[in-house]
Amino acid sequence: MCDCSCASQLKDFGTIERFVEPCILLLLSQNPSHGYGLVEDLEKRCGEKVDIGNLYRTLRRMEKNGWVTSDWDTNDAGPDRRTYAVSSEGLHYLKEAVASLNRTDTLLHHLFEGYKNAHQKDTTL
Amino acid sequence: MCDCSCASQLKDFGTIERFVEPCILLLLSQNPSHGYGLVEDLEKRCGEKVDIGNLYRTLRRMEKNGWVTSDWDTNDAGPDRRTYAVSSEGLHYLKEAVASLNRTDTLLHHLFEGYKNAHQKDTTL
DNA sequence: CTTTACTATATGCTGTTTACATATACCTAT
DNA sequence: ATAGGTATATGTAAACAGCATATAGTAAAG
Repeated sequence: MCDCSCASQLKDFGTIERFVEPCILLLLSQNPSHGYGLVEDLEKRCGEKVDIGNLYRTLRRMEKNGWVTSDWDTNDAGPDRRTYAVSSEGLHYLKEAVASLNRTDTLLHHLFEGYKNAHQKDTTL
Repeated sequence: MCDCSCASQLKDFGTIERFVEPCILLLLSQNPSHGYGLVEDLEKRCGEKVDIGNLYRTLRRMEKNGWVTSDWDTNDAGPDRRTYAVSSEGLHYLKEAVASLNRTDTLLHHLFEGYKNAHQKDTTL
């Protein structure tokens, strides 16, 4: 199943590919953070579990893509943290992703309309 | 990339996993059809290309899941067609999928709000 | 009559991503 | 010491995607 679990309470339905990525970029654009810290933020914002192992891989992939940069933070107590921040490319990707998700949203509503017309015509729901 | 191309004009952004499946179920619930015929309908409804090879595989998977049934149609001119129809399990899945996609939609709008507040506060867009 | 194009279904292959498990290591409290 | 929380990372198998290719019936053109 999809790790972009933000998108759905149920498995198998309606998860959006790579939905975590814009979510992460938005969170990081508000304040830089590290993988372990993002889990809680993502869950708070999306009400869903995110697999921590895949989150780390996602962050590395996003860095490889140039959307985020990382630096080791050795100052604080506890283990070192790899702190991520958004790049200008990342902001650009975020903008495009939001635009694309808006189109996705239109198609979604298209389906909702079709379903409503075909299967909910005479119910009060 | 995702074959559920219904969900997006751009690749890499906002495609919804398994979005074709509810689309197919809705179309089939309106009138039974076959793989090759569904391509056009899906493109008409969603404005996107669907890989025909993957569509056939998707239909077989859906049949294996019990969501659709198929019969060979040898009557018409041209090559034989495997005609698909929705089962009651399929209608049940469609209902759940629509409900799940509604939750997905809520999360999408959550992201849109967050983005708007963080990055579009002082634009006229 | 044969070649081209359209209709129709299906499989092969490879890369990406996912879910789940596991490894490593620092730090704090008991 | 040892248990538990913080933190990053990799191993692995399965699923699914995109793209190419195989097969075959039909129909029109030349």
